[in-house]
This record gives sequence, structure tokens and C-alpha cells, in this order.
Amino acid sequence: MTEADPTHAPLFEHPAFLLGQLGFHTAGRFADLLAPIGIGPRHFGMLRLLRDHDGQSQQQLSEMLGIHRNVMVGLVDDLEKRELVERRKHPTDRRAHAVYLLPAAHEMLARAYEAVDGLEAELLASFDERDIATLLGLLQRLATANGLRRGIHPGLTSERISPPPCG
Amino acid sequence: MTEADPTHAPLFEHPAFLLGQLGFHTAGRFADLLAPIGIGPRHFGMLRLLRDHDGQSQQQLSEMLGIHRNVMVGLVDDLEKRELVERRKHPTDRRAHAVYLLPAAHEMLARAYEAVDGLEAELLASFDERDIATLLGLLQRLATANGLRRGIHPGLTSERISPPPCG
DNA sequence: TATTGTTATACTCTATAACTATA
DNA sequence: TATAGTTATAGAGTATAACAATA
Repeated sequence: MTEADPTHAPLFEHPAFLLGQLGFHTAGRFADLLAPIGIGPRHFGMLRLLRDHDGQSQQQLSEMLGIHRNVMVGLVDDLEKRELVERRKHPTDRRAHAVYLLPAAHEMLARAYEAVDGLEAELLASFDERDIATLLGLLQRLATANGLRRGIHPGLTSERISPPPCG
Repeated sequence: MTEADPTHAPLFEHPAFLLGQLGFHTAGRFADLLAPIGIGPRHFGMLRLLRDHDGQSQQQLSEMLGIHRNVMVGLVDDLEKRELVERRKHPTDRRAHAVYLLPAAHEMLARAYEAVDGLEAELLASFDERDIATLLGLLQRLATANGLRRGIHPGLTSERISPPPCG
């Protein structure tokens, strides 16, 4: 099953393909590692945001996460059911809810960060310090040059990034 | 909005996060570039596979693409409607269909490869030859070390890779 | 009139199971 | 009994529009 391509290199020779493949794999593994503690990547992102932006309205939070406010409703519902966040009255706008972290969230965040560390270690197991530094620098340049917002990833599902296949 | 993290580096410092972010972006852009010619990433993968494995059964093809045989039905349906492939009688197994490329598929493949080139150029616009070579080497090592199958990407949807958000 | 949170709807994609015709 | 292709069903996810309360 060697790839014989008359005009183009095999996909293994394309950085774009490898990025897509590795990104999908990474997102899936992240969801896998988060699953045992009972949250998904989107919940992690929300808790992480709240640690620095406690007490904001759902509207504000959804803009910062790059998601629609309708989706935010379900996200806050989930986290409220697990007693990780709380909806309180907004101090200045009676239409809005102010969302606050509850104490349990900090322990949850600590455990989620362990998952992040585990993922990073697993992914980069075969790399030494220098390889990692080189890779990080290149990926940061790519992300910046292609207009990706820092720390905002509109591609992480609750469980899996989702879809089907391709070769 | 500077990231102040007591215990962990901002996500921008995590190769795993950047891979997920860049992978999602890349997959989405690929779908965008393919859309004008009327196919999705999964169709491209199928046509590409058929060029080297013409006349195989749907079962065999779905195994090679890493997808379920039920999904293959719709994929072949799509391609048959566009007269890019054809179902014929399998020479040895009367239960199976043998799938063959039609002439129009070769032109479609050529145009799809232009999209691949365009994506690659867009993504790596700020990189010189040496950067690209370094990146490619690192990504290939990562893909291999993490057990990813060459040229098989079970994460490309018909239109978009799909999901919601995270920070 | 616009905005916040919410709900309802439709649409896409997936995963499972079941059916048929063959093997 | 198992397999190839197909179809049906239910589930998850998203996007859009609409609604009540408030600005």
C-alpha cells in the first residue's frame, strides 16, 4: 500500500494534512482524559475563563469564548448542575445573569490541568527539550500568522470533536 | 485580557492546544477551499484512494479509509450522483459492488489538489523553506510516535469539522 | 428599538441495529 | 453462520429564529 502519486506528494508529506490529523487526534485524546473527571473540553474552557473573569454576564462570557449565547445557556446549565458555577443577579443589569465560580470548581480545574499535563506528556513523549521548544515556536508563529485568537479554540466538543473520515 | 495563570502556562504555550487549534482551523479552511468545486474533504479522500485502488468493494474501501461501511454507502451515493464514480458488479462476489472512478474524477482530483496547494501556501505563507522542512519533520515524528495511520484522517467532515467552543 | 437569557425548530453527522441477498 | 450493502432509528451538535423581560 505504498502511496504512488503521479503529481502530488503523499499526504504524509503535507504539513497541512499532518496538522489536521494531529489536531483531531489531540482534541480527541483531551476529551478522553477529561472524561473520567466528568467534564468536557468546553467545560474546561469555561471554568478556565471564569477563574480570570468571575461575575461576568453570559453574553460577555460567550463573546470571550467565541461561542453563541444560546450555547452558553446549556454550558452554564451543565456546570450549575455539577455545582461548579452559580448564576447570581447582575449588579447593574436586571436582564443579565452574573456567573460565578463555586469552591468545587477550583479542585476541578486542578484535576483538569493534570489532564492537560498528561496529554502534553503523552503527545511529546518522544521529544527532548529542544524539539519541544522548536515545535512550540513554529506552532506559535503559524497560529499568529493565520489569525488565530490566543487561547480560543472553537473546535472542542463536549465529548469528541465529532466527525467522519477521509484519506 | 492578559492571561494570568497561577499554576499553568497560558494555552498559547501548550503545543497540544496549538495543535488542536491549528488542526481545526486547517480542516475548516480545507473544506472552504474545496466547497467551490462541489465536494468535501471526505469525497477528496475517497477519490484519492480510488485512484490507487480502483475496483475494490465498498467494504474494502471503508476499511482503508477508516470509516464504517454504512457511511461508505452515502459517500458512494454522492460521488455517483456527480458521475465521479460508478458501481459495477464485483467479479467474484455477487453481494459486493466494485467501485470505479469515472473520467470526470481525474479532472476533479486535479482541481482538488489545487485546493491542497492553495491551503498549504496560505498556511505556510510566513515560512521559508527551512522552517517548512523543520515543521514537517517534527509533525511527521509526532504523527508516527502517536500511532497515526499515514494519510488516514478520521476527522474530516463533508463541510466543516463541526463543533463548538473552548478557551 | 435593542439586548439578555431562554426555548423551539430544523439540519447535519454519527452510531447502532436490523434487513436482504448472497457466501 | 457470516458477510456486503442498505436502510431506519435515535442521539449529539449546531444554527436560526422567536419569545419575555428589561434596557
